[in-house]
Amino acid sequence: MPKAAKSRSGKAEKKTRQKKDPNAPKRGLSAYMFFANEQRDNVREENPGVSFGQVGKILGERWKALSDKQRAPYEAKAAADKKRYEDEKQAYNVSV
DNA sequence: ACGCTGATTGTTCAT
DNA sequence: ATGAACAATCAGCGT
Repeated sequence: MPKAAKSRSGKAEKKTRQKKDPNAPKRGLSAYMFFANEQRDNVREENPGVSFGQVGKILGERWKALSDKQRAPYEAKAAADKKRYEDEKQAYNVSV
């Protein structure tokens, strides 16, 4: 492990951040995004009727509930996605 | 050299 | 269309 920095570095509130770069090389998704993509239907299946208030939180709990290797596939996608972002970021630097 | 912050990503649900 | 919890991210920048 690199360094345990702080819980969640920055980010105080959250309101549709805006971009500041010219080509804004968005970034890659996050392991949670991939995990949610698969779990969303699964979790909602096991928790029918639960509103975002529950599903949303439950989803987060389950996410970490998975074994490190279980989230591995999601992390793998996150990493692969990051590469995708790497490409746009590259074009962004060349664009400038 | 070093650390930080900000921006972003996608889900669900409601309004 | 958007926001809000939920989590990860991680790249660029400044001092």
